[in-house]
Amino acid sequence: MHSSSVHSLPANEKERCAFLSSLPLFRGLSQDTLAYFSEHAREEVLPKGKILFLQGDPVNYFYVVMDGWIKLFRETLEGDEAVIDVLTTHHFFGEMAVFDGKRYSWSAQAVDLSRVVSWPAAILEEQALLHNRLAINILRSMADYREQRDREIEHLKVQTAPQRIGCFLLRLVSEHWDKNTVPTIHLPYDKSLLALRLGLKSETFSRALNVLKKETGITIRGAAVSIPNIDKLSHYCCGACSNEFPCQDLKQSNA
Amino acid sequence: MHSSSVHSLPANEKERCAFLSSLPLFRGLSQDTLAYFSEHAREEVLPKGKILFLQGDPVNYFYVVMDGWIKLFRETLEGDEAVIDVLTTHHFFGEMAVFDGKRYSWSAQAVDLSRVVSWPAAILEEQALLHNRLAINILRSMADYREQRDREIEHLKVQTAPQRIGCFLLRLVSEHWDKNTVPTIHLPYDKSLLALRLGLKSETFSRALNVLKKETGITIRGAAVSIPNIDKLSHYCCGACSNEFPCQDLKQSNA
DNA sequence: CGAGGGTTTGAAGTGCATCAAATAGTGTGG
DNA sequence: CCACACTATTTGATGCACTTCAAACCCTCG
Repeated sequence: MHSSSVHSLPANEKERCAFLSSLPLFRGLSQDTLAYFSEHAREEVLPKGKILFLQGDPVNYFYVVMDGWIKLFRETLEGDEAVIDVLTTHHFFGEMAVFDGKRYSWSAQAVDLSRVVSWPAAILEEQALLHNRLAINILRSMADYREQRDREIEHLKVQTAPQRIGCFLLRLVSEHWDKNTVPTIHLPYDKSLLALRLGLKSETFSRALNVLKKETGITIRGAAVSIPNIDKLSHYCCGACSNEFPCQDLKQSNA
Repeated sequence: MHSSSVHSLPANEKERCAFLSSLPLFRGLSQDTLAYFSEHAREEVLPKGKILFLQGDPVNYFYVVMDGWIKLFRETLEGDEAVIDVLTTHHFFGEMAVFDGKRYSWSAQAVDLSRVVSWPAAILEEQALLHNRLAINILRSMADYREQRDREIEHLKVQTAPQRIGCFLLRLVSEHWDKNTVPTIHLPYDKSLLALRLGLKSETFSRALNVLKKETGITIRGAAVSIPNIDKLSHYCCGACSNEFPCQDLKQSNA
């Protein structure tokens, strides 16, 4: 797996402050408020596999991912694991900390060497009550995230396995897109995790990927995927999806 | 279908104000603010099947359901319909109105004779900026809702059709539970819609219900479902779900 | 080189969808 | 209150998608 740019040492105050101010979450806040958050931040470097908390634990902290990948998942009594999402830089979780006494509804684990910042739930709540702008920022981010989740639910309901994979690839493309280069992307984490993320078994994932290759002409070498014909891929995947052609995410990144 | 208590005429100012103040969304707001919302509210009675807006329309209004059932759904190019959720009294939608210029990511339709209140997006945004308490309330409701959605995603990934149905029934039970009576509930809307809501075809739904009868001893007459043995039902459904036994929703209602 | 995890492949099974048709249920006008 | 029309629901037969279990392959890293 390609390494992300995780420093093994926590950032210093200035670095952290710069990172925080780059987040939509903290946009428009006063320097004082930012400094306050930075002071009270707990920064952690997480080794691969590190569990942050388990489903059912009381919500004590609110987290923002700085680097790496954090997996949110639920485990059933029968031992199946449902991966709810896999988050990376700039994503946050635990925002239900604005309730008191609630519990995490999933477990969180570092997929790879990762880095997160966190704050005690009380601080987030206190500051959100104090600074309307912060509350609004959280709200916007959550509304944004909700759209993604709704899309995800649609995908689970109406797309086939190969289509879900293709749709995921298209979303990756849209993030890094440079129109002048051949669209080539790297799968951000293990195929087996990706499979779970998409609600599939890894065997099914593997087979579905083969189907996708045949149908859309993409090629795969390890984690590297190249997409010679984006339109073909979009057409194959998005017909079973309500997003107009090409994909909504793609459109956003073009705008 | 059993009729909900929809009045055919809009409520008067006082009624509406009482309804609004009962919403968690408006909890703790000043009388003035409530009155302001009430004044600017547009109340609509929606005939069965009425489309409120279509996916892709610009977000002009923020809605709260007063009575009835509102279906949020997406349609694929191939004509499949994915029902994202079916909302009822006290639920709200269109809260992405706090962004400007965004578009609805699904369509909304009245399933039955329903009644909704709505406000121009600008009013919601303006008031959320003005009254921190409102922003916090929206935020809390959204965090709450997110938990439901995450659960839903898990269900789609790991539960079988009969288990999903059983889980849905358990949630209904928990809403109306009176420990002293035999747990009997009414399906809130058409079985065919319920099927879509759970990501199934109606034929599959019907068959899955038969399986559930055999496995858990429930009986069904039309829309009436009685559950002689809740534990058996929970056990059958929740083994494939990460919520502890009995179901989290059930626990909440007991607390 | 060899151990161990991640990934792919094969054969067989299960669950859900599809298509087609029967049945139950609901609302209508007579 | 009944008969008809129409819709919702159920049932049957069959097919496809995804899973399961098992084994091979591959890749990395000590």
